[in-house]
Amino acid sequence: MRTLDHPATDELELDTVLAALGDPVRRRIVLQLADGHDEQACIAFELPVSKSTSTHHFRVLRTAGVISQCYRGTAIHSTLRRDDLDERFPGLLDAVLDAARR
Amino acid sequence: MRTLDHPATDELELDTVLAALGDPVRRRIVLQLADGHDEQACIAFELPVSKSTSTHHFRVLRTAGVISQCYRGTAIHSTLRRDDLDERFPGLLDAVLDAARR
DNA sequence: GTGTTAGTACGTCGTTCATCGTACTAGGCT
DNA sequence: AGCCTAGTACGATGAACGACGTACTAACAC
Repeated sequence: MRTLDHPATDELELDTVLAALGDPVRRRIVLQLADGHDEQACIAFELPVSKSTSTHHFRVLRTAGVISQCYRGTAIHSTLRRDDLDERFPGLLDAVLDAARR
Repeated sequence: MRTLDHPATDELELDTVLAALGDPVRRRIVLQLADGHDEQACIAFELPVSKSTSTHHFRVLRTAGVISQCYRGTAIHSTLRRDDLDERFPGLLDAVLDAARR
């Protein structure tokens, strides 16, 4: 089984996380994950970019520690790392999600 | 008297604000402002960059709506737009400040 | 096996951005 | 007037980034 690297909770960096959340396409992914669409493959997200660009954004989110990903067959299962983010940067994710929903 | 442009509260954009807060030098400025150092000229901030780069960062913060600036003689007086940011993006500034202080 | 599907690797292109130095302006002080 | 100080304008440079297409791999279904 293929594996994917994730940073540990105490390795999360504010710079990286803010950079990850700073892109509108990535916020769109995070929003869809937050709204419960976390049982679908990357390709099923509605994004205005190509497949390879989509891969790029998912990887940025993962290496920043915003989401975690694991393989399910050929597809990838992504989830928001809510608890980890809240532990390290309390309130940040919720504030961004809140702001993004307007 | 020279004047400086500021976006209205309802014109603040999440993208721009996140981009502004995403830079470590600018977060340092914001932190110093939040900690009460808001009665000093731009040049008095302790920043690891040149004077012209410093001007650049202050302008990014102002045009994003994170700070407001007005002339006091030749110097510029900068303040955090706490209330405006809280009105438009509740909790965001505090979450970032909190995270930046670790 | 073949074919299909989901995602990756890689190289490229164009844009944006942080940084700088130099030359300049506006306001205050003597 | 002359000088100093705080900040700006402008142009240059190099790095980072978002976007793309093409060619590839891994897992599943048949």
